[in-house]
Amino acid sequence: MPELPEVENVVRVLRRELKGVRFGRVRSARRDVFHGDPRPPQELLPRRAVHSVERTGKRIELALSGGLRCYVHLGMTGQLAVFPRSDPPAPHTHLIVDLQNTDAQLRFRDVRRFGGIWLLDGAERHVGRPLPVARDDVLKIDWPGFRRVMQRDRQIKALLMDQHVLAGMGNIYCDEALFAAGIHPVRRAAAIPEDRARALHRAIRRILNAAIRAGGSTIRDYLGARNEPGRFQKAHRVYGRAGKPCTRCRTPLVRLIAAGRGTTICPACQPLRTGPAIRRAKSPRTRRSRAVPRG
DNA sequence: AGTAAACTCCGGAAGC
DNA sequence: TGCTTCCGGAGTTTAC
Repeated sequence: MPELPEVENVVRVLRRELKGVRFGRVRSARRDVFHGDPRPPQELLPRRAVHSVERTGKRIELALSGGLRCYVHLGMTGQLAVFPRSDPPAPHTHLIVDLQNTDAQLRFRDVRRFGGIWLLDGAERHVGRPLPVARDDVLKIDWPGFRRVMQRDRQIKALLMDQHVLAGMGNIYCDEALFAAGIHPVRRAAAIPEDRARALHRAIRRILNAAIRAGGSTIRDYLGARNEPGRFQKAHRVYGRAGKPCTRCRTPLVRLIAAGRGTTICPACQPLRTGPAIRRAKSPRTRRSRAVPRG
């Protein structure tokens, strides 16, 4: 599923393929994918040039000529990519935009339709769903900013995943970062010692940047803007590995629900109670501690 | 007021 | 083969 690294890869490809390009004919089958301006995309998009392609959190932001802004959220199964016109559109393709002076098309496809497209040109009446918030991008926030976020009396996982607080953290990279920093997902953020919060801030940036370089993670659906899967799923240490041994201490990983989401942790490396500092096991065969799923 | 949990959307996958 | 259940990003609603 597309999270920040996957969206960043899509944006990098689209930036090169779309910048300066002008939209031609537009086709869209269903209206409920479009929000914001009540006018249909067939009316709003043709003849617009793409000025820029940016990202905030998991949100793609296209600035178009004439002051129209186009935001795309991929939700869980969304894909935004350029295809040759000769490629038959895959099922659940909701928008096809011809690119002028090329044989290519920009297409938006979204099987489950948790994603959407927002067309906004300022003062128009807003229809459909509200634009998903995207405040401070988690990859761009500095330590003082992150430290302020951590003052809240909330479960750390719920806090990190709250797009009103930090934009860009999703389930996969949240679990990976919490594991890397040795923090249990339901610990209260404000109670986490400062050195560990700092380790978390570093882990988040390190993991997200590594995932971007690896082209993101493909679990089931995600394909990049060149229609290729990511490779970072091979580097996952907890996500999707419940029951398998921890890569650090060999304790079986445990699945639980945190922040309403399926969550995988190492119960030994991510203790709920404040304990002695976690030290990295030198040999991958330390004693196994309890692997009791907590209730 | 701030937090948390349940519910909504949807369709594919997995399980019975 | 054909049900039912589960899952989740993010908004909304409801309840502490």
